[in-house]
Amino acid sequence: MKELEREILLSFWKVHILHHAESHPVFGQWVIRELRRHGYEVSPGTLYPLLARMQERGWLKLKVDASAGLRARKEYSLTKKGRKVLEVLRGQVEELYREVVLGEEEDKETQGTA
Amino acid sequence: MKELEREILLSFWKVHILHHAESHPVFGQWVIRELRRHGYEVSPGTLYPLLARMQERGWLKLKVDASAGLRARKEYSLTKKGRKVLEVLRGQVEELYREVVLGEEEDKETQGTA
DNA sequence: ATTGTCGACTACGGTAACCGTAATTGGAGG
DNA sequence: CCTCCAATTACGGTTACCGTAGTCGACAAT
Repeated sequence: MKELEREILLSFWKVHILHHAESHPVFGQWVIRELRRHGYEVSPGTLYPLLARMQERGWLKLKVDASAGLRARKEYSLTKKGRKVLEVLRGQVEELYREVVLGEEEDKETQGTA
Repeated sequence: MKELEREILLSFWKVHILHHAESHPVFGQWVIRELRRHGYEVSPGTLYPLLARMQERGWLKLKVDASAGLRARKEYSLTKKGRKVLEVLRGQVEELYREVVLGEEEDKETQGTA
């Protein structure tokens, strides 16, 4: 199911990351361990750029434990902007859950193929 | 919120697509209209390769309305393999919903930074 | 002081996905 | 014919993803 992870599940994990970053700082190795604990492998080459990107976008803010060297742990926590993003995501997750898992229909207008 | 759509929401739509393809065939323009109806724009350059990819992976099967030309509508419906993928996704969506929206904690072991 | 190991991040080169815009095709109306 | 409309295709540029190998500092053992 490697394709599935890349195509879709990785995005789910991104939501998890933001969610966790809301309550406590997260860092690369922690995420990697966390996912492994759930049976998934994500490589550094995927994860670190991902965290950096979220920081660039202003969703996460970085705090390096100063007094440690160049390879020191980088801790990311949610910014105000990140919180807004997370709000939107929560709404979307709920919508997805209702429709795809519970099977609730939305309004339905343009329904069907014909 | 363009970044958010590309980074995360597109994957949610992929799940929607599989879900819909379970109950009736879907095709490119329909998906585009459906998403627009919900306030999102996805361009052909993104969507068509995406559907083709899902077909290559065996999640969707294609049926073109024969007797129509080269640009005829391409209808995709869920395969058996696609149904399995969708099952996995439903589980993951539920998990995501429980944790991120409802705030339920999983086991928690490796919790925290310290 | 030297060596070893471990926890973390960095570098990097190749592949795949995403994006918008423009082009193409066939059918239906006028 | 000519035009318009519904659909898909083509394509070139940008961004994301991947695995593997490299680097650096701290700490322990000898």
